[in-house]
Amino acid sequence: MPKKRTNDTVSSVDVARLAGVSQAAVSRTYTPGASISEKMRQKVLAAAEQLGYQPNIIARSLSGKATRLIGIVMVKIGDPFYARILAAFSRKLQEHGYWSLLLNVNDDLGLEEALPQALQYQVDGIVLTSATLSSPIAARCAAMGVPVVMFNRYSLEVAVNSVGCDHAQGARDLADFLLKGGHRRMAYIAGEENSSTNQERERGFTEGLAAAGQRLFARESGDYSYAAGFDATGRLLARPERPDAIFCANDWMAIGAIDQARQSGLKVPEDLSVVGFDDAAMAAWPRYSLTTINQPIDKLVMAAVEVLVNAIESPTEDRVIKLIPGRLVVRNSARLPVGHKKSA
Amino acid sequence: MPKKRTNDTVSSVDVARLAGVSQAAVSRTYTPGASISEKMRQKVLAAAEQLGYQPNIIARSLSGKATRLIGIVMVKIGDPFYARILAAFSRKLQEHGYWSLLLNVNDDLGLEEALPQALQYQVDGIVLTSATLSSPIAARCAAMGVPVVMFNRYSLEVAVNSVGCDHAQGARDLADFLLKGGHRRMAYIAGEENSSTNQERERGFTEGLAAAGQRLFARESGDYSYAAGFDATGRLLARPERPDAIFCANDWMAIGAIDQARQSGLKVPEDLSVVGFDDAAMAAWPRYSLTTINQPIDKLVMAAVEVLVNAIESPTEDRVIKLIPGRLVVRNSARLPVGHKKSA
DNA sequence: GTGAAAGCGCTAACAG
DNA sequence: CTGTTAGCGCTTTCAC
Repeated sequence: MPKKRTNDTVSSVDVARLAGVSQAAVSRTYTPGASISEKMRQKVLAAAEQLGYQPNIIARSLSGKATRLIGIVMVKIGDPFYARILAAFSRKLQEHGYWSLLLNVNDDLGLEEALPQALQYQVDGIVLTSATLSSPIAARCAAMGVPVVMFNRYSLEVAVNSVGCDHAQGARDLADFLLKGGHRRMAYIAGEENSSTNQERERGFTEGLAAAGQRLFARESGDYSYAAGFDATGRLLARPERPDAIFCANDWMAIGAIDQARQSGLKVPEDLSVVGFDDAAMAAWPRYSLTTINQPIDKLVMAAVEVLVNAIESPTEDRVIKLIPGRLVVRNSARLPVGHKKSA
Repeated sequence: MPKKRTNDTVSSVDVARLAGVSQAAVSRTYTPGASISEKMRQKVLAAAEQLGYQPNIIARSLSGKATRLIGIVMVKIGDPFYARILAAFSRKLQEHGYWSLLLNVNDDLGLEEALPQALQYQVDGIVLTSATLSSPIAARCAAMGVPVVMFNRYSLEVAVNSVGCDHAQGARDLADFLLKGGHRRMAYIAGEENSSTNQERERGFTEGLAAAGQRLFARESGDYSYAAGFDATGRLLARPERPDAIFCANDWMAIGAIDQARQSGLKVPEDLSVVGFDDAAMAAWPRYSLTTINQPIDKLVMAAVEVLVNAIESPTEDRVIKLIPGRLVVRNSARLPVGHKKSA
């Protein structure tokens, strides 16, 4: 039986009594714009201090104010890359005076039940990471006037804000880079097939090849994990004719690919070029020195938070979709185009 | 000017009106133990469905009920290891019907201001990860009747629950293992010097050595990062006499140490044994195959959540401190004791 | 069982 | 400026 909180909670009434003023005065003391004399303010503050009073945000929000709570819906919080995103979000939101209500979701099914929960907490806004919103749910958010921003996901059908990296463009840049490097047999190792991120990256890559009259030489499927990259590369290398370059849907798989290649006696990039996507921390390690696309997490998150905060603080019907370019980071896991000068 | 939420929020009154019953009836419908006829229940549910009604938890909590919100205070959310901990906490808490309010803190200073914020949200409990609570703050929590559990931190002075891995014991096991392996010149690469985790691990290790009449051969300092492990090992290897085993305060540094050793032309473990702590994901990679202590994250988190939930739901003055043993995971980065049989 | 009514702690008109 | 007075949406006696 969840006992009631040890009731000695001190409320504004207690403070008012001690200070010998009205309860409203206490409220005004904690309301930025309110008109109250400095003298009274001090009296209240003194009493509050003495009692250890803290305004109750919950009660405040009940009377029509914002909760300053943002629901962050996320899958795979434990994944290092997602963790960086989450860290950036919570920090950035805190800077704007918002707090994060974390919803750890397993799959798109979990989402459908998590979101109503968040809504129950009267969140002022919702960040959706790596999950796609269904129309009916989006409609409910809209009905409650709760702005939503999707991160690294887009949906043309559902009217919802979104901010993300331009995966297709990044993949196209990678294709160009490999083409210029003289590669002719390009393979792609896919991430989870139905993730939009994977689809965008593959689309961009094949488009890039197509622009030069080329096609994918081979294709394998993985699940974004190191092991998947390792194994898929094993299959690729077992072919009668080997690819001369592999684009992995993310860095983890690319790192697995490099390890596999080396274990198979191949030199990277002399015998095989490998490129990834994300620019995870490990991509910069000397051992891998992975050529990849940097997803500017801070920039992405900042943009997403700005979109959301803006939607909260000055509501509008307009919907914004923001695509932010990634940056090609040239390291040593892929053969360089002749005459290529690496930037610092 | 934070506009008021588009007011069309549907409340229990609306539902009551539609259903033609009293507002109290709809409240009872959503109160598990309440006495209400099945017939009325259905009427209410139907009306609620039609209106898209969801009880407002905020309002409910105002009238003396729990918020079912747990404040999770964390530093370095972006660190892969902490990310796993956070993921485990949010999942486990959700299983118990609690939600996580994430407080991203920079240092112990940030803590002091973050906690009052959490308290404003009337959290039912607080999880403190990798941060130590000061007495005054702990007192405030206690005054508000908000239970706290510290994770992987202990403090004898401050009366607060805590759950964590038995770092000292783990380190002692490591020392024993290395001693049995015939090592005689043991070095320690410290993590952040003032982190209690680091202190415990060092203490355990030196105690383990002392029990066999040995002392630390060398000591370097790092900050838990790959680079720090790499560099510190460089310094260690530059000595006139090299250590024959290195215990790094965590796995990341151990991995850096291995890379450094190899780059210096040493074989691991033939020329140098390296052991770490945590059992991070990468420790299992064939390239490193790191002998380390597994921190049973799920078990630790489960225990912490249980302690907290218990403290919330059946308040007591008792304070519990739980130390959970880590498990020695023998891989190939350290020379084995003669006759040692590896378990699967 | 069910409804009426009194708060929970705070904000926001509204009069002085 | 300051105090008074309604609520915000919900739970909970208390009668019926």
